[in-house]
Amino acid sequence: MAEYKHKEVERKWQRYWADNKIFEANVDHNKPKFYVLDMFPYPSGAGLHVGHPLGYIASDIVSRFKRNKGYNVLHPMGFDAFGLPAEQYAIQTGQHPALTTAENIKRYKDQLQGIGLSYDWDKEVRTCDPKYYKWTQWIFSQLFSCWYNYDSNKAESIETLIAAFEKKGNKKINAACDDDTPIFDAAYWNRLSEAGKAKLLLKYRLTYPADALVNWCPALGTVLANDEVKDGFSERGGHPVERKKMRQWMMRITAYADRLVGNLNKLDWSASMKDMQTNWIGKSYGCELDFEVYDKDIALTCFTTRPDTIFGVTYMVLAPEHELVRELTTEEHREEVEAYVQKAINRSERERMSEIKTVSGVFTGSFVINPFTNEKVPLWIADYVLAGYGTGVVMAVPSSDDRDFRFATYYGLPVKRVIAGTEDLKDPTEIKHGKMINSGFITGMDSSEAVHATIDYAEKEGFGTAKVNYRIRDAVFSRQRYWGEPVPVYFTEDGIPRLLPESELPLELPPIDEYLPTKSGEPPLGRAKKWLYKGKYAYELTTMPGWAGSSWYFLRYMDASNDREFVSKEAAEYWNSVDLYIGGTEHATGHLLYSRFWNLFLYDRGYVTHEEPFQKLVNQGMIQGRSNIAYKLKDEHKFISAGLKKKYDVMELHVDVNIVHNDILDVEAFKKWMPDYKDAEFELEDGKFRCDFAIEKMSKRWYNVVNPDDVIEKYGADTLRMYEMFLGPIELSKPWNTHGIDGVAKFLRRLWALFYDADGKSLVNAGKPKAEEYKALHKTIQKVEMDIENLSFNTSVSEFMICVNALTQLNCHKKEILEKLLIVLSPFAPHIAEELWQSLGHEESIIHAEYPEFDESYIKEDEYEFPVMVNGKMRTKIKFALDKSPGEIENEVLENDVIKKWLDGKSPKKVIVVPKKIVNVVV
RNA sequence: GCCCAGGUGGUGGAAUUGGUAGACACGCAGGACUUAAAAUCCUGUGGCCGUUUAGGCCGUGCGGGUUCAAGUCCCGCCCUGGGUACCA
Repeated sequence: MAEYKHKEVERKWQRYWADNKIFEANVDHNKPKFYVLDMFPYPSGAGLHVGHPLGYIASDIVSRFKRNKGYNVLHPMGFDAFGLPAEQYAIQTGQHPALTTAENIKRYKDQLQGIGLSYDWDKEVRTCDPKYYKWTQWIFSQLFSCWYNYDSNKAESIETLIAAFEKKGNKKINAACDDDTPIFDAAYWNRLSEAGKAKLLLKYRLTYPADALVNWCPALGTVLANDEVKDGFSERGGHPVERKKMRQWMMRITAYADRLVGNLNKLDWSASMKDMQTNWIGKSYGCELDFEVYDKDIALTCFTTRPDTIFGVTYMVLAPEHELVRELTTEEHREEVEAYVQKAINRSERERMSEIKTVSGVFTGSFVINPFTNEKVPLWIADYVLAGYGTGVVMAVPSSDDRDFRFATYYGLPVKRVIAGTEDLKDPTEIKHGKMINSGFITGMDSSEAVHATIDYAEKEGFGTAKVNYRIRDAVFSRQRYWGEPVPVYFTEDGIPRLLPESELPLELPPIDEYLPTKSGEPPLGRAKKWLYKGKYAYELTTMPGWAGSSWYFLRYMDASNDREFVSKEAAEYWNSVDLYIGGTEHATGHLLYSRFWNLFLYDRGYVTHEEPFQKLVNQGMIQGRSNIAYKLKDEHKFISAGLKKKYDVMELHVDVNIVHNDILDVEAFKKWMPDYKDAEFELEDGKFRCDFAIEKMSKRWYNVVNPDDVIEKYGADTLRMYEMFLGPIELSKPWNTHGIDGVAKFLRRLWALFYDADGKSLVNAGKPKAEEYKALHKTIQKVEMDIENLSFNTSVSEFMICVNALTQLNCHKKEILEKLLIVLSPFAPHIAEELWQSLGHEESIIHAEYPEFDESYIKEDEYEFPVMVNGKMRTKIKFALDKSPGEIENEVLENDVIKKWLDGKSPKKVIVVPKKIVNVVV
């Protein structure tokens, strides 16, 4: 081939890889395994843009590198195919979401293959495929059939719980269960009807139905999980979200809260990712304290992390939703309290957001007694106390809590200072820890010491216990939508949910006529005709949320076509956990938490061999759009080049970035793109029309979407791959711009030119390489290998450029050098590497080539040029043989003319010689 | 408010973790080839002073500090991005 034709080369090798199943990976005990995973995409109608492949290319480089290193690499791809957009489209057009989804997947696959990603497509999964969701339903069934035992600290079969109830009741059972679970003995249990037992067991199951306060999104007609709501609006579509109580399936993730936090330190994840999960789970240590209500036979239990400030309590607060509000309100305050509670409950999430920091509350008329002081303090109701956290009751210490302080100041409640140093402060909450004052028996202690002392005291006296609290709530698992996995549950006459037997799985989605809720407000599945279990029992009508299918797909890849198990024991054992997982940070508190939860559960049940699914996690940054802006005179069809805009009164106009190159507008293309302006005038500078730019989200609206297909068409997939890596560190968010892409394209042409001259004649010869040639090669081998281990691909691309430039300068066309260089380069630019590899006479794919070993002896220097400094300022450079001793170097430096001049006759105080680094002479 | 991450030329970004700041690339300027353009190749390119040369001074958000030596470590600020928010 005379010149490098990327289209031909790339098409040829992509076909070769697919036809020969080059990337197929199956259990092979003779080879070490390596599992590289990408977060699988939701196939949207818009197709991939140039930002998506960033992570895919990085993981592909690692996969290909590891293959050359002799690993058996599992590198799969699939599609998170259930979801809202396809359903919304179905509502508008009537087209079944399965069709839309299949079309979108086809497009995605074509695009992914065009980038030359080395996936084993035989392992592809689609979450909407019944063969796949059969096992999603199966995992749901397993969760339904288990409870969480805090004593053994793992999930156990519900049978063990039933056996325990039959013998001893639930008193001694330390289980994760609903807060309102009654305490009973064996006799009570054994007397219960079958339905009564079933009902009670629901309080223990790891997935269970409950009336939960949920995020209801009227526009989408469904509930959303906490992580799907951003600032009171739905993450998808940006519709307002309100709080509503509804019957929902829940997942008892709180049972795993402690292990989900604890295991984080075993993982190789970024600190910020771990922080996000830690904060989301929100583990806090403290205690529960009982406060007797004055004149009533009721005690209120509050949770606090600061029992040391107990002597500073001046009032107590109840959440408006608290169940005892009515009972604890005195007659004279009833009207006021009820009005306040009504208002607080009806307020939407968004109103609460906007009113944050405004103080509001109301006095109940009741008093409680501080168990430490026997003091009588007033009981208030205020919406700054959340019903869902702790016990919904707070002991208020205005002197050390900002909110309590604001509230007390506003309502004229007393402030009692209990920490030394706060006495003279206007705002005592500025100091939160220190020596205790005015605090009975803990006076003089340090606050951390006092925490323990008060808890000990409360436990001894029987009005308190140490307690760990979590911010995380059980996850809502129901969606009032059609396009999701049906929940494998039916209801018997008594209204109790029963599990569908495993032999009935998958429970497939029934066809429906319209993808909307029924007239009576039931989810779309309510429209399915004759959709009943055994012809009479109603199925659950909600479907599973998007995260159901994505919480275990990484396990399915290991054994994707197994129809007897979700993954075989052998495959699960062999592939173990994911060695490298690449994806965006947006999944920190959703997907990555739920997956860890399900994986832990499956581990407890013995189905997988590892506690944590993702050993190493890397978050690729987002690629933002780089919009181009042209300036136009306000009332004329005249455009002004950016440099001249100051002279005129101009308006901004977004122009399609695909007709702008390096900020220079292609005027002819513009006229075609915007026919309205085909006769417009253009005022140029230096014969060019320059645009300004702005960094914005990549979106059709700003005409800044760059499609990888277009880049591949123009430059080729290898250039796209290398350029995306060259753009900067993988974790960094950066705007897409093509400013430097010519540099990468040029590099590939130079590489080609090492193999072929302009007429297509091979230049490669079998000569013995010179020392410098070896040096250039081995420096690259070393650097690139280190870079891939650290995932800093941008510097590798630079290194390749340096190497090829050096070989060009040396006029080196030696087979021995070029061959090895190709292997090192092949993960980055696989198509051209394969082509040139073949041109050297190899018949097997470069995938099977052995990665060249780095040999230090080639890059060893026998002398080193020391920068020599005087008082820390660089003055000259002197070369020394490496075996020179520091003493000899020092003597020679002091003899050097330049240094002598700087010493100016004075003798140095000391001379610092750092081998292979620097010499510093201190005067 | 709290918790992270970051701030280096005209631009994207390097810097072996305390040791020659600005690798590599883009852009720009000049040159070669060409009737011309494209492509390709060569040279220069942080700022200031110095006519040139030699050279010098200043420079990694700002202000201090530690050190023979600081982009890197410590203290105090300022800005940008991400997460989270009445979580007791």
